[in-house]
Amino acid sequence: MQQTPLANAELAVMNLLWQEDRLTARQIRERLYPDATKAQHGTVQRLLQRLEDKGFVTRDRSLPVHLFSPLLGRQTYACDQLESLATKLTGGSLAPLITYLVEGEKMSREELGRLRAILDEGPSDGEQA
Amino acid sequence: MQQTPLANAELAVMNLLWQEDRLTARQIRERLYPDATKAQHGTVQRLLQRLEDKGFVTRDRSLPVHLFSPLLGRQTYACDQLESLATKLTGGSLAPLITYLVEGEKMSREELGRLRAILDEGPSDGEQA
DNA sequence: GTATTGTTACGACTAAATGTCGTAAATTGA
DNA sequence: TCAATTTACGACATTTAGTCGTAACAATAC
Repeated sequence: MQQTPLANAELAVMNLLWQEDRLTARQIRERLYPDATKAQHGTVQRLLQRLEDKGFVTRDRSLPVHLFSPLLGRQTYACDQLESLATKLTGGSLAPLITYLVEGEKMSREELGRLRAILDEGPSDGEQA
Repeated sequence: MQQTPLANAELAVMNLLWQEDRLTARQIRERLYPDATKAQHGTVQRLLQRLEDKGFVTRDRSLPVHLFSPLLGRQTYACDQLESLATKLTGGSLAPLITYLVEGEKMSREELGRLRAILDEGPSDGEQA
């Protein structure tokens, strides 16, 4: 349970890794700083290293040019963040958060429908009300 | 849309205000630093002022001893945070976040039930599938 | 073997945010 | 006028994020 929220630049890196999985630092730099011909290598390396320190990313060191991949899936991160939010705002329960969203009419009817579908085919572990 | 996440001490103040509404700085200090007889007055005042600057709190200045109350409800804040999370992680859609939770079996059956109930009596604005 | 190129590792700096304290100014009541 | 309380705010330490620069370290070209 590492609910450290990722900052912008870090999240940008993670979003890339979640998309592609296994990228070199150079590939990440090219996508993050497309125009930059200068030396943002260092910046990206720093970001990657700090993400590694925090346990969000691992690197394959077997090759001279390391391959980076996410240690923590987007889903896991999302859940962690949601739980963290629930802990801080509603004593750990998630239902009130969703209630807020529905009552605040923050969700489109389409999303509501999707949500219902998700709930209906959720993890059916035996008991069926 | 001020999706500035509140920090720990700030959230502690807000949680008090969300609970009681209308508190004096002294009351807040007593709850936040029960043992402290020293001068954490300043700390609390600072927190309150910064929360005011950020638009989370307003104060009634008509009396010499100000009364503080939340400008932003817990619900609103929760929704903002959820939306911010969705924006950062799932292109703004909330359904995937809930999907993660359900698939990850992060919600108790009880919560799932509550959620379903919430959805069923949600804002029915005419159309009925 | 040496030079060149590209990568890694990491120190260092800036800027912002947070939590903390101290204190001056203002207000109240005795 | 004096003491007590509160407000207002400057200041500081700490942390974190983002950035850059550079030394050390491969690998390949010559």
